[in-house]
Amino acid sequence: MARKPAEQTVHPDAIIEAAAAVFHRQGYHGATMADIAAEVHLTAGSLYHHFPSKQDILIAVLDAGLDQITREVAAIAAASDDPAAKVRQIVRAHIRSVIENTSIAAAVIFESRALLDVPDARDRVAARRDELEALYRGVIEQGVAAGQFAPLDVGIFVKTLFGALNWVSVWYRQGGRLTGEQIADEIAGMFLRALRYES
Amino acid sequence: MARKPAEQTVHPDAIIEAAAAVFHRQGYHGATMADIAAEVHLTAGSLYHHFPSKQDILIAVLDAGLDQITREVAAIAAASDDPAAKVRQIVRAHIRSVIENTSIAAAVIFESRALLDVPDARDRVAARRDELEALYRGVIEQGVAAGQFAPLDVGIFVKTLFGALNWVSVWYRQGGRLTGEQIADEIAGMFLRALRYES
DNA sequence: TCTATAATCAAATCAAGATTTGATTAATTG
DNA sequence: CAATTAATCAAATCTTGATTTGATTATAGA
Repeated sequence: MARKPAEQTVHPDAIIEAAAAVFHRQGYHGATMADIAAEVHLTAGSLYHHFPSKQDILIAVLDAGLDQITREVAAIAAASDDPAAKVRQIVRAHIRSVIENTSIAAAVIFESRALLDVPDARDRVAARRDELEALYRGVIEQGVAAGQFAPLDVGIFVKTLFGALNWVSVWYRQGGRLTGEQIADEIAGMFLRALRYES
Repeated sequence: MARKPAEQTVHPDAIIEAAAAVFHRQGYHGATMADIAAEVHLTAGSLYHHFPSKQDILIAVLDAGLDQITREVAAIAAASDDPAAKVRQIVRAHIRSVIENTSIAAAVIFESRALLDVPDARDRVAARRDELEALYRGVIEQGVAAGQFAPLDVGIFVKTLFGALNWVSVWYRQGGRLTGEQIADEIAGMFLRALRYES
């Protein structure tokens, strides 16, 4: 049984990347199948051999983004380092993920709402986001319980951290004044100071 | 010369509010003129007596949002309080603005990109956002110069603060565990701790 | 009361864009 | 090499939705 003609095969991941880039530029609704197809040198119709619909492409993009970051953060959260070290590592990982993969990260932030009318997908993405948030929450709670962080409202802290980190995908520009590493350190420092006891 | 038949007049502000609400629910591209019109008991066509196009409605929404918050923040920034007090007030004002006017605030954050292909409007909105950011920057710089805040990267700090505050519009729910006031105080406290010198 | 005009509506226009359809091409495997 | 099927394309469908058009209604002022 014959299969993939090697020359003309486009890997699904390439389509996901391409779609994320177009979504980033034009938003989900503003992106046409033709735009996405052009990015990988296909025509609109050809995309339907790879994904059943535009919506499914979006879902794949969001899953890719959530996969990537959740994997990294979970590893850090599960380690045995002390909470402050974990916070620093998590912030680094999150920012690295956001700037190495800006389009996909931005999609998770900005385009999830396009699934509002697809209950299954909407709920699944929301659940995955909550999971991720729970990982962060766990680390902070651990530090507070150990008396290493000041007692504070962990829920608010985590949302605030999340907002700040996600926002990086909005303003970060390749080749700007600071490297991703420097940005991550600066932000990690800020949040760690916020976690200290008042002197 | 005859004018407005009182009974059937819809104030432009009502349309702006309505549009913001629909944008919040469905996104700019996902919102139809009929959706917006229904919100104020009109038909799609009637909206064109109030605004020349859907795009102009979005622009009006964004301007309304920026007007509101800029006015408040500018007043605080210009006052003679000490920088720490100003930061607290600004955070309070920003969050109040975001939660009292969630839809319009969310539009500024999520829908500005829909103007990417309208250079004039795009640039004007971007400029207004930069202005707002500059107000924040000024206050932080003032505190750093006075030796009241630790020397830190003001640019990164402001972006981080912005991200955190704007994100509130994503997760805030009327009638949640905390009031807006409490949320604002918690977040202000976090950022003020981040501004202290390491002990 | 009469007239001009704002506000509105229902229905028509018109274009864009997601998806479908019916070939065509090319590589894999027997 | 022959058969099968993945991958592709160009062109056709079909729907949705922004905008336009041509009445209609109601009120402010003369």
